[in-house]
Amino acid sequence: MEWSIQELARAAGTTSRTLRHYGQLGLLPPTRIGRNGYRYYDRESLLRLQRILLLRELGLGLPAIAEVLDGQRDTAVALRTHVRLLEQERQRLARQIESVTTTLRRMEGGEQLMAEEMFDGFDHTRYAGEVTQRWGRDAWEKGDRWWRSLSDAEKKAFQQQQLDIAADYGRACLAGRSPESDEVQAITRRHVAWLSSTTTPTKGYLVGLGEMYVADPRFTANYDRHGAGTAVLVRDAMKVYAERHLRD
Amino acid sequence: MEWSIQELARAAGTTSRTLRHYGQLGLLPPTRIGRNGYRYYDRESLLRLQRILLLRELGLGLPAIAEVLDGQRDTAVALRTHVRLLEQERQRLARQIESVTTTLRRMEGGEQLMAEEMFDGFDHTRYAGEVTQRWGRDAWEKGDRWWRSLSDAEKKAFQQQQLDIAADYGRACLAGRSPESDEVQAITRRHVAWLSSTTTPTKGYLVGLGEMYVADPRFTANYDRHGAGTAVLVRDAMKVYAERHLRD
DNA sequence: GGTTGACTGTGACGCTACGTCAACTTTTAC
DNA sequence: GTAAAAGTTGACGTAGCGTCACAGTCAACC
Repeated sequence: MEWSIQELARAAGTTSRTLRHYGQLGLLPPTRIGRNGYRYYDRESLLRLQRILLLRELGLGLPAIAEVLDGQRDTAVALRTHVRLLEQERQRLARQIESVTTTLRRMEGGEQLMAEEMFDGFDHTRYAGEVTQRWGRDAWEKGDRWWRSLSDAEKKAFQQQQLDIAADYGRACLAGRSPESDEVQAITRRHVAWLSSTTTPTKGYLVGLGEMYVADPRFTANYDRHGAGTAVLVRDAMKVYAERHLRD
Repeated sequence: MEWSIQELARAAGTTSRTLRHYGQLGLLPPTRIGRNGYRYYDRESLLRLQRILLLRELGLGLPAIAEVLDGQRDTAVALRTHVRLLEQERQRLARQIESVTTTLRRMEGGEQLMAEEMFDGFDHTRYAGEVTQRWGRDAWEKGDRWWRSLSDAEKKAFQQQQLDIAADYGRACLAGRSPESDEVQAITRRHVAWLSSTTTPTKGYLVGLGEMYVADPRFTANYDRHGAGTAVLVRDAMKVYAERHLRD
């Protein structure tokens, strides 16, 4: 008993393109190829295809499926590894959803924007130091223009972003990550991106700001509410980031 | 005041490659291009880039961001649309995780496999009708061989798959979907794929099976426990699917 | 025997948002 | 003057196929 590619596809509820794809990957080679080049499959192929589709429904990648089918990996082990990835993805999604809905909810509530709350405890647009040196005397005015150019939703999002970053630092601190770790540095990259909305983060600015996070109780409180020691982690992470990526 | 691509990228916490990409999409064109071909950006560019990165962090796609920045769409509207997509994705993920973990848990529990439970109330490998006509007398034996070829995890997954399919039918029924709807037909495609593990679903087989789902109380109970009327929906959906895709 | 229609084959592009070379030119620094 | 740093365009890779385009094969009907 032998089927053409279309027949097998229909029997298994998939498409011929998919079967060609699997053939190309070596995941499901045809059992026979006719002189005309046609692919033919037998019952064994159908069984193998079933296992492939079953595992694919669980979200496994095709290379992982290939290993399972070839007996190189145990199905249960592969699934356990896989479910961890799914969990991570779910958490990432959940945080993103929370971030967006919070932004929206605040926006719809028509909540007033308070400058102090918008930032990490400090209005960087008004920080005269580096800013005025770099931008001249109209820097302040432009900072205001920038701020007014944002829609309400974006203002809220901007605020939310800072809260998210602080929360992520807090989680990393709890998890015992070092300031040099990729994980923490990734947060710092977002942190710098966020900062750069309002000022130009140079090496000196970043290091100095980090010091202030620890020295000034307003900043410290802002970060340490996510867990004691977070502000210190932030400071160290900023120093590492500045030395790796920034100049001036 | 003007920056090179690298300077802008560092200021905003992103990469020059990203800026070139945005330039290519027309999302963030350079304000000036030197005779040497170098891209130069100004303060407006930075502000625009900030808005882009902010929305990107919320998970919006670049085309959607472009519409928001160009004022074609309201930020809040875009975010609300977006959050619905995120929710859907989260539900999909949650179901998949549940499916995998349930499979694993049952496997670890060493639960006995009962043939009746494995299927939708009917052991298709033993259905003598179409099967023997098509496969001859050793069909039965091959069905058994197929079954034994599966690992424990896969047996459980197979079982779980049927439960998931029935549950999805139930949800679709509750939501009032018609048998012809894309949503229901997509479930039926999975249903047929599942069936084809054990038998060869021809047009006649599928239609007949659908009738049995409604006529035989064991089947009906199996589907209607997800909501009254589900079995009927399944029957109609199978008929539609069979006439659209199958022959014999 | 010719035409039609259903299938088949092999490429190859598209999708997301860039990362990562490669090959080559310009600017900057010593 | 030369080498390092930064700039350019171009192209591939990513996951898993969907979707043409172009061409050959096969069974059926007139």
